[in-house]
Amino acid sequence: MARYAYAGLERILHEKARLGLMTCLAAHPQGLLFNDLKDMVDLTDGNLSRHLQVLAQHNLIEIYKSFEQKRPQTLCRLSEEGQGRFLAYIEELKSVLQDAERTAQQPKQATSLPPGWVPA
Amino acid sequence: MARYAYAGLERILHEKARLGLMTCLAAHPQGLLFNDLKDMVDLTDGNLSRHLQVLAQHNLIEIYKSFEQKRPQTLCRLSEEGQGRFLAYIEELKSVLQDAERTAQQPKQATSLPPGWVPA
DNA sequence: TTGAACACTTTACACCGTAAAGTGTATCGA
DNA sequence: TCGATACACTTTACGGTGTAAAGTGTTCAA
Repeated sequence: MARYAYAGLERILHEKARLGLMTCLAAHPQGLLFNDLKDMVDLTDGNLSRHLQVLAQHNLIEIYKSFEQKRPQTLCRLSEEGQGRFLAYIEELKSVLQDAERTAQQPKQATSLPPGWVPA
Repeated sequence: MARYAYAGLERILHEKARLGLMTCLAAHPQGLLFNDLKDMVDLTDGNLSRHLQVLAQHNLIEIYKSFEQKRPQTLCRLSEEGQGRFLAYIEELKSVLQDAERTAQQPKQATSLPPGWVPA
């Protein structure tokens, strides 16, 4: 029952932009600057800002500020909780992929339908 | 540049409920009935109905109707386009997973920050 | 001191996932 | 035969959210 419900794909992480952000941050444990992130995930400033806010509010990332050469700088990195939740998410993704792979082995479907069925 | 943008994760497919539906349908090429689908993806009636509508509008699935024992029945299955798009989506998912896996090899991050950085 | 560049934040809107209510037929009990 | 219940969905309404566009505040160059 509910074999394909994938409850582990939590909303906050299962979102193209944020999934990219988290993956990127996971690959850079030392943290990344706002602009580096922006380039790597290809988001607009506002977009990135909002998503970082959301991730931080949910304790998935930590945001730090400083001044380098008189300009504000923002550094982001995964929180410990973020690492854990991301890993759990990724595990669920794996099972989606496994379920999807199973398909390749299936025989090619017949194009005809049993009689009595009509297109909606 | 934009290494983590994952443009292949198209919105219509990258959605928990619909991802489940598509994976489920991909594993059952002969098609599935409304209620069977409902159980397998654990959606409410209305929810399932809307998502099927969306998928059908985008030519990802085909919907057929019939009467079995005087009751209406709905049969869904992947369209050929749906199979293709789903496969492409799955390929992109794979690269997300690969990028995410790379992380496990990273050394555990230091908990301390370079001086000058303060929590936002 | 005016204008452009930086480094973000805030706002506004349109879209969308979901719960709840609704539709239409069939069957059953009184 | 009349109402109630079950079935198989569909439609509606709303709250939440992703995104583009506009805004903020500082710094630097001319």
